[in-house]
Amino acid sequence: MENYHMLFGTAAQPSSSTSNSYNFLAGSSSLLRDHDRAQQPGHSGGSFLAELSGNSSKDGGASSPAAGRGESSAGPVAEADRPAGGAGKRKGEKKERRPRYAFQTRSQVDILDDGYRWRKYGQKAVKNNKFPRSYYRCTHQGCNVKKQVQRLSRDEGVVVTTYEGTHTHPIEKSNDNFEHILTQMQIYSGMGSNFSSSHNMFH
DNA sequence: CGTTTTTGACCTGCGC
DNA sequence: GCGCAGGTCAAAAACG
Repeated sequence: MENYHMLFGTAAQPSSSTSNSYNFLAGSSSLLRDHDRAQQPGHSGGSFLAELSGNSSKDGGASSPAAGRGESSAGPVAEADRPAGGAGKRKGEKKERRPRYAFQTRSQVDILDDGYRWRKYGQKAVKNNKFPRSYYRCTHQGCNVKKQVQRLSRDEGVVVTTYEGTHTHPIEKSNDNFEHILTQMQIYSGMGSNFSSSHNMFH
């Protein structure tokens, strides 16, 4: 990981502490998903943003219904809330709606410094993509914002970043540049069917 | 030394 | 009911 900054940042980010010079789209605003190809007739594609609704509730504090890991039972099973070993599930919780926003950017680096501190908590490969998807979480206490980064296999330069939730704390750094960045990016925000219904940004 | 990354295991939902 | 795909956690390693 120490390399990624260098391979690209040498010229673009001399010192990340203060300057935010990104080279995203840098000019090309249209395109992104047209040229190229498509394959896989029966791909299930749209799962990415398709199911925004439905999954929710969890986090928020101490209780995490969906978080049961079975193997932890080996040690002290502290919480009664933990469905150790089997089926345990909670329902009817507060339904926190967490908006999801997907940004499709064009950059060499997967992780763009948006001013927040992110901790990586997982990485998984998705079916139709060659590159794995990375899962990040905001390190701020109480801030349950999640973010996942996916880079398209066909276009190495295209990176899809999906934010989930809203930050409840101010940004650490001053990125007035960020607005400028957004302007340069193609922003897709929308719940679901927007994409899956037509076009395929993932092929 | 503290924090973050890495990686495998495990869980849940959906489809067949 | 089982299997696949996706998502998350947790322990250890790596890094500053």
